[in-house]
Amino acid sequence: MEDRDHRDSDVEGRPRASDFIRDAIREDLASGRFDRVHTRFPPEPNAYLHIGHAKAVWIDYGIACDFGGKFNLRFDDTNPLKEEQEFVDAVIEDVRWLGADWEDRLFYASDYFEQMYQWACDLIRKGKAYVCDLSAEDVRSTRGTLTEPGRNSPFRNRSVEENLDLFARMRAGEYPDASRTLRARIDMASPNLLLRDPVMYRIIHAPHHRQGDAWCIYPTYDWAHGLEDSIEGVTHSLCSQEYEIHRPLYDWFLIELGIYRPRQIEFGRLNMTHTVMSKRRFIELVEGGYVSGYDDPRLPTLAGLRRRGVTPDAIREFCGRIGIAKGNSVVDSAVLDDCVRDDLNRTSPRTMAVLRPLKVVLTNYPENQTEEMEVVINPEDPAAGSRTALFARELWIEQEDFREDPPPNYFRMAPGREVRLRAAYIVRCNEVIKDAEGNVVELRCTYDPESRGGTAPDGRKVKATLHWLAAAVAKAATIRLYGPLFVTADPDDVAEDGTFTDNLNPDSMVEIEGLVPPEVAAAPCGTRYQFERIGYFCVDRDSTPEHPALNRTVTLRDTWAKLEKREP
RNA sequence: UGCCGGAUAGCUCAAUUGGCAGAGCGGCUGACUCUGGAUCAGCAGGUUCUAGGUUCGAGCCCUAGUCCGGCAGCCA
Repeated sequence: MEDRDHRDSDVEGRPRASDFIRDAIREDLASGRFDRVHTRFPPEPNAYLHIGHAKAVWIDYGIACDFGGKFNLRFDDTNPLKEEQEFVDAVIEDVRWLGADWEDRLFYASDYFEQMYQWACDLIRKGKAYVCDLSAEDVRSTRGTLTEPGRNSPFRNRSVEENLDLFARMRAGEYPDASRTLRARIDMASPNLLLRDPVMYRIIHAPHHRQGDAWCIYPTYDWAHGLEDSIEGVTHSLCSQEYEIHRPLYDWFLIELGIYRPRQIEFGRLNMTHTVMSKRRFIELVEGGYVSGYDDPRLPTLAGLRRRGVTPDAIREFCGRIGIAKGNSVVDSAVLDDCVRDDLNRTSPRTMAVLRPLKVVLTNYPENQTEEMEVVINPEDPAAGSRTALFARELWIEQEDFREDPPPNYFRMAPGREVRLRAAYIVRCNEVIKDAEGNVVELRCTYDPESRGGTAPDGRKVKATLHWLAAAVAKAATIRLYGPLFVTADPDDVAEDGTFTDNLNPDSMVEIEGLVPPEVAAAPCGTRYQFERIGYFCVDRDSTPEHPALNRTVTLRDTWAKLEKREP
């Protein structure tokens, strides 16, 4: 392995700052503590993954790739009360979608239960674990507090034989739920509360999604996790910062057992502005009806981001940009938007759709004539080639692209003014037609037949270029415009007795009926487009050929909107 | 309150053995143009949490303090 190859640049040769985890791994390699790198992503199958998990995946998988090592996907399925196959399937889909490759190493902690049981017996034989009859409440009350030591359990000094017998009976199902536990015999006075004789096994008579009724005792996280890493030969067990205090326990079990010991390293969790990032908050939002489900495009779940149209590449780029630190961080959601634009700009075919239509009639264009105009599919990607768009006498343009009384620096259409219709002709607005209420309902324009393709032979400059759609082919479509879920950067920034839902953005989704060209109407779910001058959109799963539905992934950067906001 | 961790530009992160504090995002200017997008160029922005100390020299090492986060599930 040649880690130097990976030190200063990524796959595309861009410079990459090293981070403290990579530094630590290099030290381990140099010192000989490890001679290879093997990481794992260990989700519990009890919830949907979010972008914070994506960060963890990219740390784990990215590091394995950088050091020519291996990466496992392992379900930490040690609690039958919370876990379901449904989540296993969803997590697999999400991690695969992200692009992390675990090859043939998909593992389940529950497959190690027998080995864990044997090791627990070893610890009992060493006098390092005992069966405790205390209730959960008694365990709590004897644990002590942050400032006072705990008291030893009255069962702490049982004989090895008795412990072995009792533990076997726990496994055999002789005792009811929660009546006994197996505890590690460490130190009830430790300043680290986790070391005060932590529970290793609890009795739960519940079927496990993979093990069925094979077990009625289940290992706790602290006991199980290091064993799982050890069994799989993981070298670096990377986890989020709240596990830091668990590390002494992770090490203690492995050292007492005398088995292979990986190194746990913790990194800070990801938070983002204008959103929430916890399972509990997602549940509140879904159950409160504030969002439509766990795949609502406003949620930072991977399912939601995917439905919104965000690409795995954009997420990977994001994870690279935010870096890795020891402390928790709050990343500006604009950084994600930027990554999304960056990727979609390179890869999305362009098309013209009209969100809020205004009719244009070209009075000098022959009644029955139509033309196929050639349009570049993606100026950033010449290989994408071109397509044609139907041009005709009656067209739709965007309402915003016309002002009867244009402010200074407004270059788009206005009475008497010329603009270019993209890839078509230069047109001039001659007449404004209004309804009874005075709303502009139609523009009468003339086109310059000499300007086919968009340039005039006399070389005159036209400042604005508008997108358009021929009325004859435009299809009505539901278009959902998504914005930030919360108005405030920090959703928890609330009044005294307020709650985070007070900060929900009432306009986080605006659903409108717009018009799209035929190829968009026919596109399958998941197809992404750039609607020129508007933003990036993705065909939603509710889309039908009869009535298409698209979600706005992110807007284009809009300098005009910024300008207008500044000088009202 | 005990233990652990963190604090560097508005935000997120860098800064080899102690050696001129940098980048990305955001903000602002400008150039360009058949997307007012993209792209490109430039500018502003810092008492490196505070107070001491060691040192020729401290973001980095030492001492004391401040603030923030994590931990008292038979969750992970």
